[in-house]
Amino acid sequence: MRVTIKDVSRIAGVSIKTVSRVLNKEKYVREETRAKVAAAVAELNFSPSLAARTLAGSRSFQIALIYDNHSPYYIHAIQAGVWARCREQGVRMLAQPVDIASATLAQEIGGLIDETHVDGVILSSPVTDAPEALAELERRNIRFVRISPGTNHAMTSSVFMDDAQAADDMTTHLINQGHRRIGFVIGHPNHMASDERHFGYRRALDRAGIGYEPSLVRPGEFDFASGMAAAEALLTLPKKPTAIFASNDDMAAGILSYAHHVGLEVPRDLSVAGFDDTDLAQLVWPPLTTIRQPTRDLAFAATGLLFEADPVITHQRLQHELIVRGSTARVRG
Amino acid sequence: MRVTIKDVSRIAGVSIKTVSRVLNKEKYVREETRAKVAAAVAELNFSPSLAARTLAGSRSFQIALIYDNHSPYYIHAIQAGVWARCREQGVRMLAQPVDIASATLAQEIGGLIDETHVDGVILSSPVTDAPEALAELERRNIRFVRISPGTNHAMTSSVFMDDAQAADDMTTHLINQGHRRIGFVIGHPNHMASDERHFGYRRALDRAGIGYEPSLVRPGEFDFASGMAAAEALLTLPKKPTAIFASNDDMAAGILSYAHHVGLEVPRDLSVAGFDDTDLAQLVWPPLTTIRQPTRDLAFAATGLLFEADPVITHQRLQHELIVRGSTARVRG
DNA sequence: GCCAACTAAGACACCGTTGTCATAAGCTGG
DNA sequence: CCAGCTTATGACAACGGTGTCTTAGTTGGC
Repeated sequence: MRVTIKDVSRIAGVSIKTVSRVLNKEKYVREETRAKVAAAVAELNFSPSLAARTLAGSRSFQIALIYDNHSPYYIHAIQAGVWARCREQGVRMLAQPVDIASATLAQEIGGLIDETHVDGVILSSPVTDAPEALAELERRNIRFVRISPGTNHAMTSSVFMDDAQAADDMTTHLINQGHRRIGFVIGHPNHMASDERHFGYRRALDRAGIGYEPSLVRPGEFDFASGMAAAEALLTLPKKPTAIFASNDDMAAGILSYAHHVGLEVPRDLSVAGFDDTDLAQLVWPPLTTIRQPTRDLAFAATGLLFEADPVITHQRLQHELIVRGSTARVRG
Repeated sequence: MRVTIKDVSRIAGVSIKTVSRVLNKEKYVREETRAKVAAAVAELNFSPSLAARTLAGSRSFQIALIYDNHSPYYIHAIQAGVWARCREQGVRMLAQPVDIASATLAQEIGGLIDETHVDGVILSSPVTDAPEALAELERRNIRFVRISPGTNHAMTSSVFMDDAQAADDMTTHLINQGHRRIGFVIGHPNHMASDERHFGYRRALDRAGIGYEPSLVRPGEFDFASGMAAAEALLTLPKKPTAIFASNDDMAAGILSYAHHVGLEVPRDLSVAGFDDTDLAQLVWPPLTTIRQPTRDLAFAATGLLFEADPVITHQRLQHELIVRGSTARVRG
């Protein structure tokens, strides 16, 4: 039925071990033999059984991507990046959504590893900072790389961007446009990046000599609804802000909607800024001024670190970019 | 190192075969024995190796989801549905993005099947209608179910919604609001659903005695940019439409943007309708009147059909729903 | 009271690869 | 010219489960 290494070895006139050597690009195979085997592989259209390789060998040619993120755009970009790098390496990606609040989180991750023998794991935020998940991975002594972790930076290799600096850049941009009362919507408390962005906002105000006013800062949960709610709270203040900076694009979209709803024109009456530069940023009106987070590249780089031969702990910082679109403008008057 | 079935059998005081029987819920195991084994499994926190089960047995406990769709919302919903059903079944999902235009499509799918021994495959549109993909799956005699296929309905089990009826419903809704000049933006030509929706639009006009006017119908590609381009074409016509119905939400968002751009107020000056009811529909202003496509449920149901014991070809139609929001209104005057 | 059928459990080969070890030929240097 | 390396290849066990066959005890029907 199935084409196996035995069939290949018979056609090529060598032992199965030699076929295995060619498949794994090992040394000590004559060029002529290699060619014979390659020809047989091509003729039979042979693909080795991952199950058998996993069982017999010490690698499974599979890695897992673990995430708990409800932004379709974000996980789409993450998956795309991991997948692209895996493809280059000839490794399969297992996408594993989890619930970091679940009591069985560690068990689920442990089960995944035992069942699939994955060679490594990519953790995306906020799983990057779930202690049970980290402990389980450490316990199993498996290699893993984190994308945008917020804690324990020394623990593992990771890739990230400078969230604080990015938020600082955006805030400074608004200040440079003459804004003095700048509202801020914090991200989901689960995500460490939320703190960083909040900090960057504050640092920029500080440097400009603008006082930090707690009433201008509202909590959010990275979703549309909480953006809308924050907008309502901020825009019914006695002294309204002239600009609102949200910690992600979904919340910024919520702010835009609320503004439309109450008849404010953006950016004439209110400047709105987002963060992430997901597709959404260009699908709303006006298109959002935002920070381009290199999500796909982060995922790609993280996966690359996982495949590094030498398991040295490495940290890679990728550049963000301030993208100015139509949702922000100079303050009026 | 790894906990194996042997460890479990030793602790439980039975043979490995008996452990295997308990794991697979087979008959002919005394309740008392079953309990002993279950206790040992729990004590050791044992998860059986998928690789070994795959190699020795006739099932791999894995299925593949193959897609080529660039809408993050859509694939997010599809993945969520397939994943949820797999989880119930204790089966792993392999997400496999492909390029249906690629010359190596069949080879990639064949390789996937050979390598992973997947028990079945879920195809999502437009891979559902890629002849090379279908031929390859047939050739390997593997079970597969299609989500919203456009062709060869008799070939496999499938789940789908009535795209034509849904488009008819939306068009009728607009007609009932007094619109007579209704623009239409067709979907991506790769997707069979595009034709169906186009047909439904035409059927509704017909029934209402409104002539089909080709100049009111523009091609699109299911993305924001093509929606914007179509809007420009339609709204610079000598006799403008009073409503535009786009074949998906992304394109409808493009129409909204163009309308904002040229100072048209929606829905006062123009009604806009979308299709799919992705999250996006509620993130734009005004929120879109659209058709709720039960994407996640389609995926969930499709996966259920794959697990059906009896491989009878089944077709399941799921209900759509007309969602009326702020982007449509009675025609003025 | 005996044979057939059912229940319960184990022995053992096998799935398709890789790891380890053995072997043989070719080369190098003293 | 031979010891000792490097190169090239194969034999065989092992990975961790499941499928098949066998055995033995228990029921049940006549």
